[in-house]
Amino acid sequence: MSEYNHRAIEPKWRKSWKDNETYKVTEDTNKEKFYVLDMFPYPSGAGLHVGHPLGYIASDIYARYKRAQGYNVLHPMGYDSFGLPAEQYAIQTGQHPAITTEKNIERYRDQLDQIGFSFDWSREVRTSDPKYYKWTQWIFKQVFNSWYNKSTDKAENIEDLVAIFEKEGNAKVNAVGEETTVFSAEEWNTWDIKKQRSILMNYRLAYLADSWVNWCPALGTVLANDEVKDGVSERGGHPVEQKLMRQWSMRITAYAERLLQGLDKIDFSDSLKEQQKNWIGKSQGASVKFEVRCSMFEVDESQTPNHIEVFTTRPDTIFGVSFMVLAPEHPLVNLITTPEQKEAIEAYQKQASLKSERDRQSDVKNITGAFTGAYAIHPFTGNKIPVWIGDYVLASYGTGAVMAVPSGDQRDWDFATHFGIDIPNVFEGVDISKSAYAEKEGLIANSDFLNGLKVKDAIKKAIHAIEEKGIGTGKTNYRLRDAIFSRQRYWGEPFPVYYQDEIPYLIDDADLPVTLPEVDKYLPTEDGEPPLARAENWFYKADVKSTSPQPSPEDDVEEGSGEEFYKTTDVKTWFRLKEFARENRKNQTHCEKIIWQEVRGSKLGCRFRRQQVIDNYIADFVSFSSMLILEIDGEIHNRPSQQIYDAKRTQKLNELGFNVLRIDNKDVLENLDEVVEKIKANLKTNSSLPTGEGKGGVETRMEFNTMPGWAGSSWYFLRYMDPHNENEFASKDKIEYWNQVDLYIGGAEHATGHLLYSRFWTKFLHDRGFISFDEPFKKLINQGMILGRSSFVYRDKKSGKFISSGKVSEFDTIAIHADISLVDNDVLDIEAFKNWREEYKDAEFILEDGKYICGHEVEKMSKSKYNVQTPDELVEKFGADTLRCYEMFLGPLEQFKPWDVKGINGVNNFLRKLWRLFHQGGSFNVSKEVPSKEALKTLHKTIKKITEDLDRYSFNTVVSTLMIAVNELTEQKCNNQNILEGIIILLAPYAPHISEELWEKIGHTNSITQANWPTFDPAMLVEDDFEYPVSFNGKMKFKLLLPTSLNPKEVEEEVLKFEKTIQILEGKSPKKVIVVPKKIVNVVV
RNA sequence: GCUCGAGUGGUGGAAUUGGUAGACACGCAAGACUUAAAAUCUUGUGUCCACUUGGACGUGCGGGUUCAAGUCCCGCCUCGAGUACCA
Repeated sequence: MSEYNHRAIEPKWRKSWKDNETYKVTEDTNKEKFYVLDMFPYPSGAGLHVGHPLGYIASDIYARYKRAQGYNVLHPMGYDSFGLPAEQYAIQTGQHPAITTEKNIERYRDQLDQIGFSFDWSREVRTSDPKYYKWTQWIFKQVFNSWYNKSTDKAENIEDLVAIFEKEGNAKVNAVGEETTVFSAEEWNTWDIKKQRSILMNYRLAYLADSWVNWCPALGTVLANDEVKDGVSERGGHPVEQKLMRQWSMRITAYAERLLQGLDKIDFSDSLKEQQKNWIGKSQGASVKFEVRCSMFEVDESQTPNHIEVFTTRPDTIFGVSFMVLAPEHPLVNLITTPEQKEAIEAYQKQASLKSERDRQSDVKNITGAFTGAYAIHPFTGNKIPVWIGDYVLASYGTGAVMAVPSGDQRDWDFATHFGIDIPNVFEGVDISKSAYAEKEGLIANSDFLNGLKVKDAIKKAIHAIEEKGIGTGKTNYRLRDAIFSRQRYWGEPFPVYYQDEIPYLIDDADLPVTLPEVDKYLPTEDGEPPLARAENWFYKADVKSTSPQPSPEDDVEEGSGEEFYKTTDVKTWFRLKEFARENRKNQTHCEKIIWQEVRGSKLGCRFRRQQVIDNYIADFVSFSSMLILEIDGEIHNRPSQQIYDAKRTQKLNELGFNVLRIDNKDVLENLDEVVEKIKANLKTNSSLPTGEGKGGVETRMEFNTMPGWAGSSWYFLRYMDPHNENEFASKDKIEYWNQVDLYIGGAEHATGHLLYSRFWTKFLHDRGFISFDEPFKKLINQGMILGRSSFVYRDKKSGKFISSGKVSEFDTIAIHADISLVDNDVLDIEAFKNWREEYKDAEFILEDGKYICGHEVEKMSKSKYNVQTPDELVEKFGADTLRCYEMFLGPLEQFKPWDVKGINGVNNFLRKLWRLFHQGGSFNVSKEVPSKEALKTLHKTIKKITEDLDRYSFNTVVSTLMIAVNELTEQKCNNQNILEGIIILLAPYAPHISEELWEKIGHTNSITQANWPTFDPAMLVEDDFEYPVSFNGKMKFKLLLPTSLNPKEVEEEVLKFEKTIQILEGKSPKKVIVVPKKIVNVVV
């Protein structure tokens, strides 16, 4: 075998690596660790195109490089396998998303395996695997059970907060969360659990609340802010509207400042840091309260809210305030609007609420608003300031209200100009007649105590004055919103949450994971509940919770187990009835209470339960052991209509096997003894029916929402460290050993999603003591997209003929994408094109020089553009080694670059040339002699350059350097083993298969992955001479070989002596000669 | 609009701290081998002028700093990405 044959070599080595578990890694405290991570893919049905593996190749090269340097390298791979496409596919076809996902993963794995990656597949994780999402659920529980203590600036156990409330109320608590009214310890302790838990919701880091959400009707789910682009959904491009919904959220805002500060500690690109900074959107200023008055009528002091709070970054312009604007949704609007303005305001509010997010955005230039009739009082001048509403003020930012300074803010200026409101100028010597002056330079004027001050000083002084007056404080605001955490979807992690009395509780750790139930359809229910509400028999058996801190004996809760045998199939109705029943238990009628006293606690020899749901009905009392139902009837049951209903109901219950005993209220009050006897008579003593007793719990409704895609991806890098642990999300020792990800490679599209959320969860887990670091990724590289090169044919609109691109200007044509496989070097294969599609079978062409030349354009790779290049065909034709090298050779990793298949030959040539270095006359032949000085120089120069290049992640230049080395050694006719061994160790990260093969041929019995990275010896590069470029006035004229032993003075003399110098100088004497040793000589004339 | 990147031959790109601009490769051209093509090999290839030696110009445009600028500074243009009423 004298020719390089990748088809023989590559499968052989891939099998060998697999059989020998070459890339399996274990914790080894004797070695320094290095963690190289790729963003794990969503396994889409389309499979991989050449753009996908780009980042994986780079990370694989780096992992192999670090291994050769002696590091213990963790380099895992897995799948982000929950997500929309599999679910959409399930909706269309009925195929379970788990099956689709499994198939796609298989295809992905096949494709990945071809490329020769060094992943440790024994550590694979999948977010949709219950063994994995068990821990996603567990982490959610920790978040739910935490609050953010501002004083210690970290997340803490919610129990600590409860302890504080019990002891001293919430007056001194400094927490991140919604403001709640101040309460004392006494008040807290008298509240029932429901009240207490609803207060705690305001503090928890995972909380349930009515929030304005991005609702996407087409997808039937809410979306996070980062999933919405330009007012439409990122996936699918469906319109999104604002809706108030009860949703789970994560209090990421608590971490806003730390997420911002943390950016300084990590090595991310400027643009990515900038994106995160903007997303967090910190702005400093002041919060100020303005007193409100209604001008038209005398208001009741106790009724009217007495101030509007605003946030401003320019408190220095407070004297320029000439009106105020509230968001149309602002809660104060309805309270302050005067009767005269009511109609106009309501009309405006309605109009604003009908506008979708997108309309609102595209309507930026339309200035709209309405006057409330109310006035605020300027805190310093006492002037009356009209209060308006306008949709340019957002309810969700700051306080939802602004103090408008038309002279200093363009939007305020536009608004004032449009509605004819005053524009007082508060800047010295600035013309504001044409537009506002938003610069933070210049001096403040017409502003009382701020006159003549620079902006910066004026801000300080203004805040001071505001604080002194007690009307506000200096304040920092963030644009970052809490992250909506629930999705109305099937294919995601179920929440470890159940509801009892409408209060959410966490499911016990012992019962995790909460696995996805089967459903008949992957669509919402008819009532708009998420798909999980379709699941049958999906309950949680919870311990009986008492609703009050000190339950009285009167209030004991009798929830039946047993009733599940008689439930309706409609889960939703079932739970609604159960809620009713629960209410009924609390509000028993007088007669019901009397009966309860008679039958409770198995007084009559069997157990009765109150208010049980049986089929579609609620029975007042039931004994499951006797199959007896007691109905305590009031007067209403005398009405004919009710009697018909009762009869129907009795019939149904009889069908179910119950005996129904109707007891009149009157009898209860007058003949209680008789009634009790009657009940006794109807009791059976030996029943084989289940009683439900002793099962230790009640059935409760599960949470029907699922978690968003980012839940599983926020912590997967931790699970790789200990992927099979069943007792912890990962063991502390292993987390401590592998620690932070040293190099993370992936797309920049996750800048404000995944990369922010995983930083958030990492900080959280750090706060709660589970991990020792608080940033997940030390260094991040965003690989640029590989763009496709589309080919076009041009069809004449009139004749329908296809016009070669050089002649299109003579015709009126439309461009059509042609499949790139039909085009070679822009020349269309006409016969193949005719066969491509039935409609082109008889196509006619207008050629140039006998050829059809296609047009081309660089665009995103996509099926619809027929410009997709899959790695499979390239691996088949050239081999994985060539593909790997070529993808790197294409250009810098971070850069966007067009895919161009032409260059791949060059890289393939290089590998063949390398192969030839090891072979002469058709057989393998390397010399063991002492290498030549020249060859050693080539080798060491190459070691130095490649090591430096890899250390700065310059993957493309490494390939060039290897090419140069091979070219030089070919020139030198070098087949020296020492030299060539060095070269293939350097090459191995890029082209592992060919390197292994040659390594083996040399006679090594181990894998080249165990070879040590060669060390650079500077002595090998020491030169006796240096060829100085000699320039005159900075322009290089000639080169001069001089001994390196010369000092600068001597170099100067040599240069000036040289004949060409004399020629160029033409007798003039140089003003100055600059000599930079071993660099350059510059003669200044 | 704002923020951040980027702009170098026909093409992808190299030039790491200011020190020989265009490495490496593609493409193209000529030649060798061949009946021929493919493959392979050799040579040339920034532009313009002289075409042998050589000279001028040249890193988006205009200025500046420097012995020396693709690289640093100021102003502008174009493209890309992010963001968008954030008070």
